[in-house]
Amino acid sequence: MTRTQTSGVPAQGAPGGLRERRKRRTREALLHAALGFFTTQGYDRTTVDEIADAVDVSQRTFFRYFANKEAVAFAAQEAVDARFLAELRRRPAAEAPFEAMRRAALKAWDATPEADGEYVTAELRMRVYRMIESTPALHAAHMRRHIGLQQQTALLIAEREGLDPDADPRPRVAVAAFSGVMRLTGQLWGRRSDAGADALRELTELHLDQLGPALSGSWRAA
Amino acid sequence: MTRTQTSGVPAQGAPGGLRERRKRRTREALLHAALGFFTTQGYDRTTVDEIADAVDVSQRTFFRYFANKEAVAFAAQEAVDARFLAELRRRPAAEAPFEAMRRAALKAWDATPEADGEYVTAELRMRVYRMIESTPALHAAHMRRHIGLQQQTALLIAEREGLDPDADPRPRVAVAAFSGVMRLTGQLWGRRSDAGADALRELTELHLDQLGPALSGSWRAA
DNA sequence: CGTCAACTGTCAGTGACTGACATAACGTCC
DNA sequence: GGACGTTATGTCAGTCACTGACAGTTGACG
Repeated sequence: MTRTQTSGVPAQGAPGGLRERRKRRTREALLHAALGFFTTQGYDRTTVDEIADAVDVSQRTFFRYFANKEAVAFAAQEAVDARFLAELRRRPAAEAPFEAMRRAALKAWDATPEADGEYVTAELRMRVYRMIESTPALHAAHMRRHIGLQQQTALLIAEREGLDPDADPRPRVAVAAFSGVMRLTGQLWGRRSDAGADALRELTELHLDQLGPALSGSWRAA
Repeated sequence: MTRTQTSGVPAQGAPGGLRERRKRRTREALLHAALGFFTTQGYDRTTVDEIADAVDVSQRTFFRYFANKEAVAFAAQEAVDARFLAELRRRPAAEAPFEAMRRAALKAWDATPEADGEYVTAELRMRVYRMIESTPALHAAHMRRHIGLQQQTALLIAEREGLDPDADPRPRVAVAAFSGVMRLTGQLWGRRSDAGADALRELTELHLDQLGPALSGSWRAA
């Protein structure tokens, strides 16, 4: 909260005129009000009217900024996904697909500074994620996002390996398995009492390390 | 619609008195009306009132039989899940975990005769499944079911292998990867034009066969 | 300064659901 | 076979998410 300049043009981020700045402010206000309510009272016990009232706009206006109530909850999460894809694109071509996804995933939750929009602290983002995992009403959007991200990831992997994703099933299959494990990771992490960034990284590595052994024939050996 | 007997007691399935039989009939009527509407007009374009009217009961009564609109769509699907778990339990202990899940999955969609309730033909069940896959509004329930099934499967696998699922991550990880691939399979199958039982089995085997290779280091070799 | 386009509020309406209450129809016990 | 308690059902009213239509304001810009 150190950026308190009133109206200066901070090199970037406020490109347009008064109108655009105001829109941005309204959106941020709605976002923060919503996340505040969600993480304190819970998603279900927060009404859209409540959020709109807190920001002094009409309910109708809320829906002009966010397609639906779910959308607010995931607004901050989008940055994480974007970061994952960006990191994945940046991985050296020599790296094996699975390894590339693993590295990208580990970096995705890092900082994600105020890069492209939502000013949400890492800590709040994590609290929101835990809420998402524990709120059935948000599962639909969660799943839709997962599917979308999987799709994009599969295409990226196929491109990396120079394969046609419709002919060779490996890109999609690898991504599906990977995503399944990542979802599990997020879920278990959300339930832990020590749900910090370190714990998340730790769990991610633990699970991905176990994937190979888990698929191998017998578990009793070794 | 060939079963037109008025009140006979068909050997089994009608244990209670008139009251219970009537309830059963109402439930089945609602289920079939709903699935009929869903698969012809689509889920979103079908209102609960419409379903209730078709069966000549009040909307309130519909909600006494099904917790919500989604529940009807998944009523038939529950038999498939149950079958999967049952088959998995039946797998020989010597079989590797992954192989056991694979075999169980391949049997899950078979027949599932009118065993324990919902009289839905295999064909209708598949049409419903395709609808589920292509209807975002149903993704929430879809996901909740997936999570639940994963949980149960992981416990079963852990028990099979004599492991503590909270100490050894392998059961959950294996199930997560497996489930991820199965979800992908269902999704791709739902998009195909030849979406029959054979195609589903085929896709399942293809994808599961590719899981090992997909996880291996380099895809270019071989 | 005036005009156009964009932002917003208000209002009415739909559809999924829920609680409360009244009614009618079993089930059953004498 | 009739009285009585349980239970399925209908009706009604109300909440909440969401949407379309219309009207009023207010920046943007020539």
